[in-house]
Formats: sequence, C-alpha cells, structure tokens
Amino acid sequence: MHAGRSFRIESGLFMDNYPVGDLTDIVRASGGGCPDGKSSSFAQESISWKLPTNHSSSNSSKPDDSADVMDLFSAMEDPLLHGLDSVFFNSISSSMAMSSKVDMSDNDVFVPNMFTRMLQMSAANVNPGHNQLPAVSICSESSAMASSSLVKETKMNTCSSALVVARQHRGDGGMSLHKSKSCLISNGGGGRMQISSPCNSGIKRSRKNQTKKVVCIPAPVAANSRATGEVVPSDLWAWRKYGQKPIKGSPYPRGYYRCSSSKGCPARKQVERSRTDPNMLVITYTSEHNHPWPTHRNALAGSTRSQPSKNSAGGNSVNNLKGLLINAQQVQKEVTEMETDKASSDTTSAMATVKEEVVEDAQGRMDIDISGLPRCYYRPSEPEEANYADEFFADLAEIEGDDPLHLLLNQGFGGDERKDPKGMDPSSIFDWLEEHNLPFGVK
DNA sequence: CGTTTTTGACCCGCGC
DNA sequence: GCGCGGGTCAAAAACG
Repeated sequence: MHAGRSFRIESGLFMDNYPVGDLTDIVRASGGGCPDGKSSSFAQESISWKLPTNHSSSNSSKPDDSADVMDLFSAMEDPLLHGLDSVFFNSISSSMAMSSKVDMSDNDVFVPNMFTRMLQMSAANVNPGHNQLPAVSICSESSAMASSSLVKETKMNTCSSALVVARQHRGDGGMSLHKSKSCLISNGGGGRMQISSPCNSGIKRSRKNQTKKVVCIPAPVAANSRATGEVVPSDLWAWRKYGQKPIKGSPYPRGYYRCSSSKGCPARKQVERSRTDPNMLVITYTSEHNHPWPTHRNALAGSTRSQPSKNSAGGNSVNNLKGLLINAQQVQKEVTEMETDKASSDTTSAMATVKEEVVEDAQGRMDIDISGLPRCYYRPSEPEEANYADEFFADLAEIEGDDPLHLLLNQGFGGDERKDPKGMDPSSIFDWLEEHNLPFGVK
C-alpha cells in the first residue's frame, strides 16, 4: 500500500547487575515461593526499570563485553517475554504503589515500550558495542535495596505508583547467588508470572552448566490446548517439539522444544507445568538463537495440530502471542483486584520477577551476569502506517517518566478499539498489524 | 510434500 | 561400575 518509509524502534532490555541477594528472593517475588511452601515471608519486592539512554556506564565497563555479543540473540530470544514482562511490570507497578520507590535519576527514562520487544528484531542491526538500552533490574528490597546506596526516591507518574530501582555496577564481573533450583520452577500462584532470564556467556557449557532462562507464566487456559491437554504458550519463535519426558516428582511431563526457524540453532526450551501450581507454566530456555527473529513460521504443516480455534491463540504466532498478552491482561486485572481488595503486601503481591541466571557449577551456586542487549527494529512495509506509528512510538519513547505501555494498557485493555494504534491494547496490536498487512519480519 | 508431533530408545551426567 | 534421572534422537504418524 505504501512505500518508501519505514520506522525503526530501538530499545532494549537488560538486567542491570543484579545486586546482592539470592534467588530465593527473586523467586519469592512471584508470590509462589518454593515448593516446600516455606518462602512465604519476605519483604516487599522491588522492581526497577532503568533505561540508560546514552550513558554507557551500566555495563560497558565490564571486562567481558564480549559476552554481550553472545547475549544478543539470547536477549532477543523471547521478545514476547519482554513484551509480557512489560505488561506485567505495569501490573506490578500498580499493585506496589504503597511501598515502592523509583529511581528516575538523570538519564534514566522509564520506557518499557512493549512494542519494541514485541516487534521485529534484527540481528543485523544490533550493535552490541553500545549500551543505549534500557535496563531492568529487579531485586528484593530486603537485599538489594538495603545494600544499594544509589537508590533514590522519586515518583513515577505513569503507573500511579513507584518501583524500586537498585542500581549497582558490576564489580568483579558477576556475582554468585545461591541457587535455589527448586524455587526456580515454583510458581507464584494463579495469575502470577515469574520471569527468570539468563545470562549468556557464550561459553559452551555442559548440560548442567548451561545457561538457562526460567520463565513462569500463568498457563494459557484456552491457548494452544493440545489433544494431550498440554497447554503450551507460543512466542514468536518457531519451536519444534522433539521430546517429552515425565519428570520425577511432578505429575506433569516436560516438553522439549528446539528452534525450528534456523537449522543448527542451538536454542532450546522446556515447557512444564509447575508441580506446585498446575496453572503455572515453567518454561526454561537454554542456549541462544543464532539468528534473527524469524520473519514467519517456517512451516504451517503440522504446526496447528490440535489447535482448531483461530481465536484461542493457536494456529499462528500472532494469535499465540495474543493469547499470552491476553493472559497478561488477565494478570493485570488480578493485580488490580488484589490492590483493591487489600493494600497490604503479602507474599503474593509481588507477581513477577525477572532474573538472570547462569547455572555455573554443580555447587548450588549460580552467577548472575545480565547483559542481554536486544534492540528491536520494526520495519513495516506500510510507510503511512509506519509514519503514524513512528510518531506514536517516538512520543512514547520521549515521555520521560511516563509509561507508554501503561498508556496502552489503560487505553487498550478492556476496549475493543483497535483501529487506532494509539488506542489499542497490546493484543490488538497484532490485529491491527494483520489488518494493515504489516509484517513482523525484518525488511 | 514439508513440517510438526508423538513416543520409545538411546545417550549422558551425576551420585552412590 | 551401576543405577537413576534427564535430555536427545529418530522413525512413524498426523496435519495443512
């Protein structure tokens, strides 16, 4: 329809150096705690958004920058997750109004722009040498906050609440946290989502030492329900299931998936239900994609099996993503309800965590080395629409201290309007894109 | 026909 | 060395 102009979105998401603390703190943030149920008492979680726009002090000074290069694809690994965590962080931010704080210092711009993570990423455009990327660090108040002297208190106008930002610079190239493996696959209870992200050093590891990113999300109810009853949310990567195994101690099998977008791509993911809460899915990502985002699923044949419902997030990646986003929407709704119901912050009030983990050794320790630096580029073929959206995104990016995603959520969730990208909800983005024949792919 | 899913067999790492 | 548990392979079936 239109030709000539394209717009580009640049953003990124990476975990600033995770401050002192152990993973149990992170996991507890989900409200689920460890399977043994002993982790129900913990301090209010802190969540931080950080977007070091132009300063390169966050990570670039670390000696192992080369690792960042290897991180690129892994950071790109799950754009959906970035999108979801954006959604979710908004939810959290709303629910944590009472006790959270935010650091909006100087160059920090709070721009969890979901679009930038949902849309196309292109490795060719990734420049790992610069840290013009937003960083996200999430930590527990009891640990990181208490130890960080850099925490400032400001306000966050967008979410009518505040978040905590704990910022620390890497000292010796990483820190070791006590590994709480069982907790990693615990869940936060219905409607909660945990996200653990990895650090990818690019070093080939043995099975047990492989970099893993653990994600806990509420199991999509209707999305991708397969004949087996298995519910597997999809993302925009193309995954092919290559195995399934019953897991000892869990009534639910674990599915093994590999990336089918590119031959030889080492990316893997495992999907299983949480043994403590069947409503939660635990997705473990292993290894990084060695290719950009797929422009399309490389095949449809067989991919829609047992996914008859076009609207149930099955059948194609767009709808799958919609399903997850809708799920995130539900999560947000729950958060809102919880906030309404009680202002107190119990263990389930912190719903999402993001952490980077590297299973470094068998000593029950893990190193946190957060350096994923995704950049998102979206080059729609509809310049007019692009132009429109360009301004839209630009506005979003420039609203300092405002949360465009929150705007989206406020405007979009619960509404049916999707014609106007300015007013659509995240799930409607895809409808809008589809309606306007906008590709997800690069170029 | 090309791709994915299923599923039993095989391989590998780890603990004893 | 052996057994166990988890991860992967590969053939057959299913799907569009």
